[in-house]
Amino acid sequence: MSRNAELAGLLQQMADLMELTGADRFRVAAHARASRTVDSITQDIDELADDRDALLAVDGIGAKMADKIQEFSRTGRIGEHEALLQEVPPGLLGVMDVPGLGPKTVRLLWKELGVEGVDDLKRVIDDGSILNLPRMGEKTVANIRDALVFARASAERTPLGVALPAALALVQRLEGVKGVSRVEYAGSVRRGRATIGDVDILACAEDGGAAHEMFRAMPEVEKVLASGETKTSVRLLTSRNKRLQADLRTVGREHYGAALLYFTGSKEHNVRLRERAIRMGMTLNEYGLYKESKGKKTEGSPQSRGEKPVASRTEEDIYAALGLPWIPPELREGAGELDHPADHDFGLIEIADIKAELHAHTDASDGRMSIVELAERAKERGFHTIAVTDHSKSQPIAGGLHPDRLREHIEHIHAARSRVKGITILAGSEVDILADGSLDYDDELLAKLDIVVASPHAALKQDPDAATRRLLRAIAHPLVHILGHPTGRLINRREGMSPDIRALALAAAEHGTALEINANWMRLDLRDAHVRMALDISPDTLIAIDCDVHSESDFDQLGFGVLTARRGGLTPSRCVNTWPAKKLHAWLKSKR
DNA sequence: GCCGTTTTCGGCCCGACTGTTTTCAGTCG
Repeated sequence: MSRNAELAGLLQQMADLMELTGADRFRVAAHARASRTVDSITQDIDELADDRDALLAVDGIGAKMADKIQEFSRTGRIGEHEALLQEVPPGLLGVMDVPGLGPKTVRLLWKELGVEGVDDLKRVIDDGSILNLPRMGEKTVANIRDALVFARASAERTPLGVALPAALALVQRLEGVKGVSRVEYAGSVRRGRATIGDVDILACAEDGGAAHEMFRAMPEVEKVLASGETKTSVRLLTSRNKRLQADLRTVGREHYGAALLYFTGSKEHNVRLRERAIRMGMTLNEYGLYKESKGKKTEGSPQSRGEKPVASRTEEDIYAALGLPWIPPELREGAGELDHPADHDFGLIEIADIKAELHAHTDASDGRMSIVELAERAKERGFHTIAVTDHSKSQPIAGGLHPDRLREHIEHIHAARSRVKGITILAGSEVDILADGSLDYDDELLAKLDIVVASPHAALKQDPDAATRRLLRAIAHPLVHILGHPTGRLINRREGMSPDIRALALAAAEHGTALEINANWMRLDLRDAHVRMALDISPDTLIAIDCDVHSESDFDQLGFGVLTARRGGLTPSRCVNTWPAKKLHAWLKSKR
């Protein structure tokens, strides 16, 4: 775990613990906000902590928070955090993770019934003593019982590669419902996060009754969690036997843009927009941007008073009324995207910009297609270049090629060029970076290849220093073009290495080596924050987005890689896969 | 605990839904 993530976790836990002690809710909110901020900034927290003024310049960090961050940076601990842990039984944090149980209820369970953990909670449910608490009835207890079985604590976030198809399927179903004129997915799926908490769907309908009825009645609905006139929440049992929460909101045409903005989030982005609206004498909610009614006290929300919004039909209208350009969903993380709006020229990379796939396997190693098939499929996608990069000899399980077989393979690749015209077929390798940073083939053989993607596959539990040294060696190798899936993480399954991405990016810029975003949804590595960090650190950093193709359908992974790239702020010119053939091939040759 | 084109004190984003209430607190996003 990075130091930023570690500190973010500590601050969030402080916020949770403080809620349980009954601390002032704004203090709690300040710590939670600081946690999110620390999590989203790309600068290394220890570096930032060295400069107190820079720390204080960060939105939401004041004198006291700066003290705590500096204490963490110096000692790895925060005294106040440890004091809180003395005060609150740590098992209560697990009780807070049960959906439906918030700080107020958990505090009551603790103070009134002596509940100090999930086991205690089960006990007071079984013996019925929980019913003695105020506002606690049979239905609430039944919901807690159900939630305990599917506690969020045990449910990991859903990978984008699972959530996005599920979201698209829901959108398609709703499009067929009477009265629904428009449907989109929102939330973190729309923002393209690598993992998703739940799927949010927004439908435009003057009367959403039929849509909600359909949503509740879908066959994969395991439980209806809530359902009202405008909002339904269900728990789905997906075809992978995984559980996934899906929310549907319906809204009239007049309010569609405001609702889409609101449900796309992120929460932090929305808070920033609302604060901005207030400063401009307006108020923003999911129905629209409204003029603050001046003078007399007003009852209820502006839309319930029948007020006309300043803007509400489209996201563009609302951003414009707030003096902002439309901000791509991938950037809406409350990480400074609203600062200096005039400076922003988003122009983020798009799928259509990609003209080359530079990381693909054939049936010579662990791919499914022949060289010719691979090239034909790439050509159909409109690519001008396809690189054949089968595994190297240290990957026997993946059919890694011994040097003699690679020499033969190169001949086969050359031969395929006459069979598939109109696309450049490059002879390459995905060569293993061994634990010490040396490569799996000698230089004489690597020099025969048009393109070398160097990737770590084994020894992925190395400590950060060793991992950094290992990858730096590969980046600096004069025959290497691309560093493939740099950390080796597999989402929800393997953390991978934690190299110093800044050091890698600086070296990569210096040596003209591209850092790969592996588009496979199980990897998405480099991850979004790494991409931003790498781009920020030098104007010369190059990024590659590759599908790591093993079978034809893998070309479709590209969208996930592009979303990740966009979240990192990547523009087409810095992505080697977008370059015209001439420029790309010249770059490759410059390393020969 | 943070912050300032009303403010260095006194505010702090806002609405839907549920279950328990006889008017709303708690939770969630």
